[in-house]
Amino acid sequence: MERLAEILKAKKLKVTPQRLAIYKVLYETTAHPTADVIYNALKATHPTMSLATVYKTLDALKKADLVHELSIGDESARYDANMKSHPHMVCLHCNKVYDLHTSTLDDAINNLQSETDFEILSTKIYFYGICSGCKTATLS
Amino acid sequence: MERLAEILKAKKLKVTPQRLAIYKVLYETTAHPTADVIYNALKATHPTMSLATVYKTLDALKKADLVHELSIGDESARYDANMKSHPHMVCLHCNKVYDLHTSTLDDAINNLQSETDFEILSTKIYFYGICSGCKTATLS
DNA sequence: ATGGATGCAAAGTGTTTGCAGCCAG
DNA sequence: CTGGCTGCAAACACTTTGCATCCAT
Repeated sequence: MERLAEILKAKKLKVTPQRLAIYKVLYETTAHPTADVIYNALKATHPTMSLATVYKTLDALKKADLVHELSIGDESARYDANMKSHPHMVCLHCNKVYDLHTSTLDDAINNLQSETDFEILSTKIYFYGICSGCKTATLS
Repeated sequence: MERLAEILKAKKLKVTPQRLAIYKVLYETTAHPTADVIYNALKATHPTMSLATVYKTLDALKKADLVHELSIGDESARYDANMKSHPHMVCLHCNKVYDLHTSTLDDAINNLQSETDFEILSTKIYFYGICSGCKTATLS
């Protein structure tokens, strides 16, 4: 977790045990947890942790460009420490959120930009459907 | 607005003045208003209209597949009566939301589907940036 | 006539804020 | 030492719900 502390420092964020813990949870998962999930995951090891601190920390990380916030449907916000901008696939059956690392869309988006004279600074792309795991499971 | 009443009837929704009014607002704009904006737009002509009714009606329309709900950033939900699935461009400067009617992305999304073995049922695609109007205005 | 819709107020949810005490730098 | 962080509780904004009344069918 040395590395994480370095990253925080580089962003001029004070390194506190809470911040390290929260960032670590996000850094080590691809499950895109909500603030509440993070809070509950840390309660055991950090009994004094408060939900407000989780929110404040996520906000700080967001502003420092260390995490992305995902807004998927009505649910509460989910967070992703993978900063490479990428589309997400939301399985409507198991509710998992998959990262999609592909360049399949890149060309099309570039074309769009010139077609529309709109300067695209960031994207939020969500695909909703059924993941391959659930498709197989549903057959039974 | 005969036509709108027909559409509601076809969806087995009772046709009330409130529903017609709310649907009409959405049907005749591309501004993607929030529930609150719709409510305020109708207060003058429908003094007894309540915000709860707007929400309930939007919910009914959503369930009847007559409107889409957009979740853009932190703001409250915005609504779109244009049911043809399409990406949205959000101008970070003037905060307007533009509909994007193009097939530029279609092929790429189809490819994605086969690449990933994920069955895509719907998409939510938002581009954030600066619209051409604001780009020009910013030059001055 | 009757089941669903309205509209008020109250409750709910996720998130944010105020502030006193605390700790990293 | 000092400004920023924590953590509690209270406040907040948006949305939903309960319920008595009303109205479209």
